[in-house]
Amino acid sequence: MNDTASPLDTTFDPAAIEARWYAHWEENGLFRPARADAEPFTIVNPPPNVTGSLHIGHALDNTLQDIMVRYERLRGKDTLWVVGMDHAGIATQMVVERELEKSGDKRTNHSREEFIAKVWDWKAESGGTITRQLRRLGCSMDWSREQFTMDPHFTRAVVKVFVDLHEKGLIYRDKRLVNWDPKLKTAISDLEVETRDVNGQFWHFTYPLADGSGQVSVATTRPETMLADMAVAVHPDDPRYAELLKNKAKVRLPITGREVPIVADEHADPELGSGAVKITPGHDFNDFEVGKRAGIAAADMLNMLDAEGHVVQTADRLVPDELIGMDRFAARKRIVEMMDDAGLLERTEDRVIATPFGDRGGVVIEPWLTDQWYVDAEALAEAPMRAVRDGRIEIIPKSWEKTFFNWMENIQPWCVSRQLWWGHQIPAWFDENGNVFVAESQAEAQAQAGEGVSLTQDPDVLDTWFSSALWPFATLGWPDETAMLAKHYPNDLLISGFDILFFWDARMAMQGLQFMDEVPWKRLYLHGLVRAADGRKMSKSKGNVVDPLGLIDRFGADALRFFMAAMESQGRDVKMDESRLEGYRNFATKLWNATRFCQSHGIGASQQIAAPRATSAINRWIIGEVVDTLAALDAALAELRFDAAANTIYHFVWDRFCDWYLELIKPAQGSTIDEETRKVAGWVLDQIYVMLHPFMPFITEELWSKQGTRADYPLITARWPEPAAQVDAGAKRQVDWLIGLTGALRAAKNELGIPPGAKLEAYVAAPSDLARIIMAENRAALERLARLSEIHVLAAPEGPAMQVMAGSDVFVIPLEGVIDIAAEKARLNKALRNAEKEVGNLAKRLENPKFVEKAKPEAVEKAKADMEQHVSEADRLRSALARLG
RNA sequence: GGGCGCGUAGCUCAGUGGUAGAGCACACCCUUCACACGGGUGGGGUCGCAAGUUCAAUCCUUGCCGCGCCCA
Repeated sequence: MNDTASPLDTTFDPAAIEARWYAHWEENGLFRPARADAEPFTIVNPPPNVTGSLHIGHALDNTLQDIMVRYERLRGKDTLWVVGMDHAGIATQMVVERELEKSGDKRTNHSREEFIAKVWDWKAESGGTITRQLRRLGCSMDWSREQFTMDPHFTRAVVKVFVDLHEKGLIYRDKRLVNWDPKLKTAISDLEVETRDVNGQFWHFTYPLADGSGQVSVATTRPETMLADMAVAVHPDDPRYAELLKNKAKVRLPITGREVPIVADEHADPELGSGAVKITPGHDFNDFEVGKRAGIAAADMLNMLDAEGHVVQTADRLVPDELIGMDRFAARKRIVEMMDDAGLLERTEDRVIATPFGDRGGVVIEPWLTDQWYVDAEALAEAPMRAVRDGRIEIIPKSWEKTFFNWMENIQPWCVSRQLWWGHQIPAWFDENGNVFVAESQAEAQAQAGEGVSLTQDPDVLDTWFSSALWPFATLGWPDETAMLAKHYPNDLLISGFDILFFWDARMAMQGLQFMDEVPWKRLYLHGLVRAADGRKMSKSKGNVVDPLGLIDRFGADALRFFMAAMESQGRDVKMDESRLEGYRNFATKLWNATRFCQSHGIGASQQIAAPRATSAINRWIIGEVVDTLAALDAALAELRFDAAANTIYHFVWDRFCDWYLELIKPAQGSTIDEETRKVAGWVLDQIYVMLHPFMPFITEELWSKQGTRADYPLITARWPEPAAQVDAGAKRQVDWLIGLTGALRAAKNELGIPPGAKLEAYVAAPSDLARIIMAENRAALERLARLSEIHVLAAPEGPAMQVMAGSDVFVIPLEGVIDIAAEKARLNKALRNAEKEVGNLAKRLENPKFVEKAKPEAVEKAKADMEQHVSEADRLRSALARLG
């Protein structure tokens, strides 16, 4: 063991290591080392919900971010990973209201101030579970500046944005239909509505004409809305209704007796049912437009529901008393009965109806006519679209660009007011006449309104996404012009699930460009969902949710992280697969044991960044392998190919370093490893720890520290490899030959039933130069790995023998009495058939004049070289067979 | 209806215009002093189907089939 190294436990116990190292990093400020002069690298974390806890999707998202942050930190950048939570207006208010319900209390028993105080109490006590859980995953965020969207500085930013947008006319108040959640009693944005197919009915009703001269048929899936019908629409070209249109016929609505016009509108589809549709402008998005075209002002549209979806009297007071106060679904049933009783129900069809549900409250959404604040999203969308088009924002994978543009080009006004108490109260004040004054403070609003005018602040709050859209700059101090902001905006990268592309990513792009005049981030990486093992979406109701913390307990955080990285290929969902997770835990254990082996042979911490000078082929070879691995790893991470990056380091560690290098340097019993090799091996191990650290931070930091001191130099802030060495082609040829020979011998023994451990004597009549060098310089390796006790440079004696090939060399191994000649012949024949098949394929290709003429010269050259190789291989096999008689 | 994606070994997934790989699983061998969460050696694929482009297609194009997601 090296002087400063400390011995490792024989077993690898992730839990103990994880807790210890995370605390060490955080307490010592290592997530954000002081690097004032270094190039910045900035990521903002999608702020999880303050009510949330870590689910498997967070594990994926944050692992990918941590990989990039740790990578760039190791590369010496001034990395900043902004972390925090959003206040989750609806979710949080629901949680606290549910708490109150437990003691028979409710929100409205309290003043707004009291309730909000209770929310803050709740946050202090139970909020932010997720921040502790992110630590278990190993995420190296800057906790010292943890953010919250309701922090005073953040609130200031939100208010300023609202006021500025209002001044520019990009926020306005409008009366129109909103998606109303009757359970939560608030407006929600169209993105928060989930359309689901449900089984329902299509009712066909008779509407009599007002003059008694006839009737029209209308069909509806929502009969109750007839209480607020204001017209019947038909297609202008529908011949069935030309006469009625010409006569300006009216319909007398059943139940209310309201007289409403028949209007011509393209919205009415002649192919559908009777071709006539009832129009309820106050309760249906399409009908709203029809109503407006028919000259009905929004303010005059009839409303028949209250905030909870109960029937209320319409402005014309025509709704029968018996229906007032009824729930909307009860009213539906009752109205169908009433129509049936009146003989006006023609028929009922079963039908699948696309029905809107609130994604939070889970109840059917009601289009409802209200006054709300809207953001002119169309205007704000222009700059982001330009930024993506000209490459200032790169969306990865690129396939998402189309989706992004499609949404941006068809964007609707964004309803940002919410009828809640928890959130940023809208900075707008009304006087007694309903005039509105928007200002950053009540005093300024008062100044606008004039002395003595009595003002009341709008009770509504802003959509949570309105504030989280400011995350890339408000977390850095905006609206103040801070040094942080100057250095870290634009951010370098945003990593998010594609599911919040519209909710959050697009809105950040809008606000970032609007207020900072620069893109919020240069690259936007979108990953997929983590799905259950059966490929279905994880959901609480299906009961197939996998808890990432449970996976960390069972396999270790490093294994979970590595799994996430290895499975993250751009554009595909990650399917949960515990056997892979187990495999990556095994990988961690493998590295642990490899380090134990090294320690037991005096291999410890390296003190140099550049590769040690090496003379032996094996050492020169492994240094070259590090160089190759590093290049592949850098290339993969540059393109955010997390899977390729993870596989690169995995295969280097296991297949190259453990399986071959360590085996090649194993000393004979009783002897020791030479100094050059110890130095090289220690250096390679260090490079492994560094390269693997972004993926598996805990075990690598532990091993790094146990390997010895490097002048108080923790791995998390170590330096990314700079081997300052090159691949040594000669050394590579030698080791590849050795590996080839060893493999060939093992395979032959296995097939012939010779014990793998058997030491054999070989004859090689005319060794190649390569073989001569290796026989001279790597005798020990030949003996240990190839298990050749003696190699005679002589023609083999007559008699039964096994024959193996390595490169162009043929080793003849006499096995008098041991070998089954028939089996050996079969083995050689099989190899010969393979070689001949290759020769045949290549010959066919090379004989085709079109191939030689048109194919790329490299392809032809390669075919010729392959041909030559397979021909000589076949020759050797034929002579080997001949030797056996 | 529009858009996007997927279909490669038993399973989970990479991949490339020059005849296909990994992990797990499977079979056989190895209780070798880092590791059985290990070592070694194997078996296993008409790359969803069909047509086209090409000297050459698993890869590019089109159509079809199946699955999933988003939007209307």
